[in-house]
Amino acid sequence: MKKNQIKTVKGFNEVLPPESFRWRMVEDKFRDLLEGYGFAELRLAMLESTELFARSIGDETDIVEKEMYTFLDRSERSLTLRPEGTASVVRAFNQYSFGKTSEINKLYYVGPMFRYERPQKGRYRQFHQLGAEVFGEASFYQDAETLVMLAQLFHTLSVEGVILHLNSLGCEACRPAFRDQLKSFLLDRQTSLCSDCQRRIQENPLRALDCKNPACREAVVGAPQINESLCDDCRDHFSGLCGLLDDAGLDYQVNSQLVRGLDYYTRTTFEFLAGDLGAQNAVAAGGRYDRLVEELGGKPTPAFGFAIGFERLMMLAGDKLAPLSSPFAALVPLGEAALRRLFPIHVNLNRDAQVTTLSFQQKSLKSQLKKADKDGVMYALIVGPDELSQEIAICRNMRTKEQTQLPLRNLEEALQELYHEC
RNA sequence: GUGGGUAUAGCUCAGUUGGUUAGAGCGCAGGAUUGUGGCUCCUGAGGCCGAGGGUUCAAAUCCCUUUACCCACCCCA
Repeated sequence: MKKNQIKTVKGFNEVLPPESFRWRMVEDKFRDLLEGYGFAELRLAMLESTELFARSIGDETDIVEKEMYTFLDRSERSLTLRPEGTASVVRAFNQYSFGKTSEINKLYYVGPMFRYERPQKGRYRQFHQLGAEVFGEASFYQDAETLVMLAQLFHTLSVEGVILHLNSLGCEACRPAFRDQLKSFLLDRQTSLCSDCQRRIQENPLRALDCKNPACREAVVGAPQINESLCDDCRDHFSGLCGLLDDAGLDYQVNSQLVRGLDYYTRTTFEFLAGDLGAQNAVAAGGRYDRLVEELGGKPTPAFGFAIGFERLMMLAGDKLAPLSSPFAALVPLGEAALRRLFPIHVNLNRDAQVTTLSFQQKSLKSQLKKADKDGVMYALIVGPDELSQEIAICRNMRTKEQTQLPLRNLEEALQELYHEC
C-alpha cells in the first residue's frame, strides 16, 4: 500500500467480486420471495431530516443519542444518513398517501444503512439491510405470515441454526401500567444497576431488561414480566400468533426479556438469532408498530415490519450458494485477421448471457488455452491463418480433448446450438 | 467511548540473540513444447517490512508516537 493511497473510510466496507455475485444471488432470492407474497419495492432516499429519526426511533435510544451520522448541510439544515429503514418507509407512506390508494400496503427495500459504531465482526458503519413493512393490517395472521416468510427465506438459503425469539411489548392500553410497575421495581434496586440503566429507569425502563451487564442481569431477575400484564387484546393477539406458528411448524422461543432498541414497537417483537455469528448474533429482527404512522403525522395505521442484516445473512449463507457459472466457450484467435473475424460472433453471442470469452491481446495458443481451462469453458474454438484460409474453426472439447471442425460461416449459429444443448 | 491483538509481495504467512542483496507457498507472466490446457521442471516480474520519529557502526527486528485492520465490551441488523 503506497503512502498516499486513498482508502475507504473506517467501517465502510465494499463488496467485491466474487462476493458481489453471491450478494446478487441472495438479494434475488429475497426479492422473489417477497414479491411472491405481494410486496413491492421502494427505493428511498438515504439522507433524511434528523427530526424523522429522533421522532420515530426515539431520542432516548442509543442509535439517536450516539450512533447517527448527523451533520449540517450548506443551508444549516440538520440531516442524517439513515440508520435504519422503517422510519423512511413510514415517512414515504405518509408523504405519498399510500394509505389512501389501497387498504393494505406491502413494501420492501434493500440498501445501505449508516451507524457510527466501532466496527467489528458482523458490524459495520455502512451496512446493508433487506427489510419489509406491511401497513393497514392489524391481524396476528399478518405477524405469522411475515415470520413464516422469513423462515422460508432462511430455508431457501440453506441457513440453519437460526432461532426465532418472540415477545409481546403490549400496547398503549397495557404498557403504561407495566412501565410504572417495572419502574418502581428498578428504583428499588437502583444501586445495583449500571449507570446506563439508572438513567434508563425514567425514560426507557424496558431497555434495562435487555442490558447485558452481569450486575443488571442479576438485578432484574424476578422483575415483573410484560406477558403477565398484557391486556386481553394483546394477550389474544400474542396467543393467536403463537398458535399459527405452531400450526406452521415453526419453532420459536418466547423470551420475555426481548426488548427492541427502537421505541416504536408495540405488541409483537422478534429476533432471529444465529448461533455462529459471534457477538453480533441477530440476523433479522422487527415487530409490530401500530402507533408509528400516526406519530409521524399519518392516519392511525397498524403496521408490521422487519429488517435483515445483509452482511450477517451472507456470513451464514455465503459458502452454501451455488458456484458461479462459467462461460461456455473460449474463442481463440491466432493473429489479427482471426481476431477480427471472431469479434462480431463474440459480441452477438454475449447479448443475453456470457457464452464466449475472447482475448484481444494476440496471445499464444498455449496461454489462451490455459486461460480457457482456468475459466472452466466446455469448448475452445481455435482460428488461425490455416483455418481462415479453409473457412473453418477447430472446436476442441476441453474435457475429452476431442477436436472437430466447424464451418466459420455458421460458427455463431453452431455455437448457439451447442450452448442450448447443454 | 473502553479493552486486547495484529500490520512484511496481489493473497496466506516465515524471518533466530539487531548483522551483507528480505524469503516461502499460492497467484501472475514467460519458457521447456516454432499452433494445443490441467501434471512436472526452469525463469521472471512484483516490497519505502503500515506511517513518522528515536537508539545503534548497523533496525523488518529494540524504544516512542501515530494510523489502519481484527476481536471483545457496548450497541444492534
